[in-house]
Amino acid sequence: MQKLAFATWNINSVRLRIDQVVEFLKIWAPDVLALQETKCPPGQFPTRKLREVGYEHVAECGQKGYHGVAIVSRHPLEDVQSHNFCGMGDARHVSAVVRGIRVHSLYVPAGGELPDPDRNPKFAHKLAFLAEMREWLKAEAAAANPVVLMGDLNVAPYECDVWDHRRLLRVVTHTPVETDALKGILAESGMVDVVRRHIPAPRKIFTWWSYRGKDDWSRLDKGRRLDHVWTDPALAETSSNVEIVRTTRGWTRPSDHVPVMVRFGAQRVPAQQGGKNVRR
DNA sequence: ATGACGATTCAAAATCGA
Repeated sequence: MQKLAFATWNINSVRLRIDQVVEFLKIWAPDVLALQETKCPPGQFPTRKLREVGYEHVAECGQKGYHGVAIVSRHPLEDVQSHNFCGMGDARHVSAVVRGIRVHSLYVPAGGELPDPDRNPKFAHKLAFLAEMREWLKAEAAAANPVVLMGDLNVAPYECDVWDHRRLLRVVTHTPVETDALKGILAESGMVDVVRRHIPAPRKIFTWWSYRGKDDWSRLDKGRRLDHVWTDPALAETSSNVEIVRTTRGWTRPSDHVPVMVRFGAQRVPAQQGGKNVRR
């Protein structure tokens, strides 16, 4: 099993924060970085600064102003695809094959303020997106193996994915209709929530802290886990560790999300997959 | 209940984020 490290980060404008992306790549050195909210029209991606630090390959799906996703890689990217969820053409997905692994970068709609699909079209869109994602990912997981899905899924599925479960039950990202949908998508796909494989419940994990809390985000720690890494079960077995890179939230003019990183190619290989030295 | 902050956009106030 080859050693590989994958990371995902909602960067909230890749052009504004390209120096932070470069700093992250230099220090943490993942093989592949999935980005969301690039807010970058096609052709304006800051590829030069990425190339200078060894990341020569970029698959992007962007538009002006909003959303936008990308995959940045040290290794060649093959068979780039983009699924047009809900037929909206709003640049929320890109995927490519890296070293034989199908890698997805996905940005699920935020869903607006009011968790009522009849009165809030944005929430209706989010639910429709999640419904489409269920069938789409089931097919993707069956068709491509190995496979990694990374991104800002804008849902904190478990109680330990938010700072206060009871207070957030009626807040978009943690309402039961959303958390049930995301758990259903994961189960139906047969994929594994790799971060929770290494940091099981009830340990709290957050990847996002609101901009509206001023300078006390770390002390108050009112966060949510919105950013996820899922893989097929066999690849998950080879994951050696995960890292929530909280450090970047303390940088000057940070994104409100932090990177989530997973390392594969482990020390721990299950005996039944161990090859010629395995006794049966 | 409200607003707190931050990025983007035919450039001032609106929209989006979550």
